[in-house]
Amino acid sequence: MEENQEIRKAGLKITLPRVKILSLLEKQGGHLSAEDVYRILLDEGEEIGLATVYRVLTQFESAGLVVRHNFEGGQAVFELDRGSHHDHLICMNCGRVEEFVDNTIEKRQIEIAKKHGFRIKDHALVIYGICSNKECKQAE
Amino acid sequence: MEENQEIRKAGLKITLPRVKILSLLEKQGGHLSAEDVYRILLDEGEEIGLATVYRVLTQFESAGLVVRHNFEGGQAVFELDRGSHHDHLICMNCGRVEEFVDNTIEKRQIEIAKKHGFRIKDHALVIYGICSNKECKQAE
DNA sequence: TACGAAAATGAGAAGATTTCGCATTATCAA
DNA sequence: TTGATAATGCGAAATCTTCTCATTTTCGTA
Ligand SMILES: [Mn+2]
Ligand SMILES: [Mn+2]
Ligand SMILES: [Zn+2]
Ligand SMILES: [Zn+2]
Repeated sequence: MEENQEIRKAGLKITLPRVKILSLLEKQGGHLSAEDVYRILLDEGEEIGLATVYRVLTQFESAGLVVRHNFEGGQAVFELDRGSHHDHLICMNCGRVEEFVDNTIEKRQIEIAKKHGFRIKDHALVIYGICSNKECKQAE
Repeated sequence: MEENQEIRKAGLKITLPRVKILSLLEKQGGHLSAEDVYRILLDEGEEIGLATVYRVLTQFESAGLVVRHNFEGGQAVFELDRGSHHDHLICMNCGRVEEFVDNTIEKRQIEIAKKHGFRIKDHALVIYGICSNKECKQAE
């Protein structure tokens, strides 16, 4: 039960919902909305409340266990914080999400912030496009 | 009434709400939410419905007259499309929004999309930080 | 200028996502 | 095992946006 250690390290009590949600995020990988997490757990027969899912994900975010993304105004999605920052490419047709890190861009952002007198705290870069799936390419 | 020409060119009928909203965006400049537009027009004594503001802004977006931004999950904001793309720096303390264009970043994004097999359509880069206002710097 | 079909508006209902309030239940240190 | 404290699940509520539809406006045509 290494999840328990992570939750404890985050300063949170070990509760069933927290363990289930963290396990699910680790098992599934990728980017899940609160609703996704709720539905998957329900389908697996777990009983859990949607409000709890939202609360726990927000706590995990504050604790640095997960990262929240506000991709195009629908629902927020969450992913495990693997320690290293990355940005995203999203297919506008199928919704596929790919990740990337580009040091040139990272450095430029720091310079831009400095030039504008901003102390940089964070950033979000999302590239929207059409991915290489057959259906996606011919759909557009 | 150059607004009329712009609206007509966009393939839309000239209506009072459309003219008022476009004029407001031109007069105010900057980034306004639908609610902002609605409140300002009400304060100016204009009678307009919030649903109409949302509808018209969406139509203007489709027509390429305005750009919609989904900055951190609150309300969407709209700004006049001045023809040239730019990205944003946002102060997490006072909400100030500054704009920038960086060709190095623009080019890298195209390369990244290509490398991942994506046909790039759009992108959104927002840098979050603390701006140079006295209050903002000491607040954090 | 007056007419009328078609489109647009305003008001409120409804949808979608997220948070809140609170009675009940679970956790965990003693 | 107990009990103070924290967490949960539920439904209500908050927030933002879209939808429905009766009424009004636009604009090409007579
Ligand atoms: Mn990711
Ligand atoms: Mn802008
Ligand atoms: Zn795709
Ligand atoms: Zn500031």
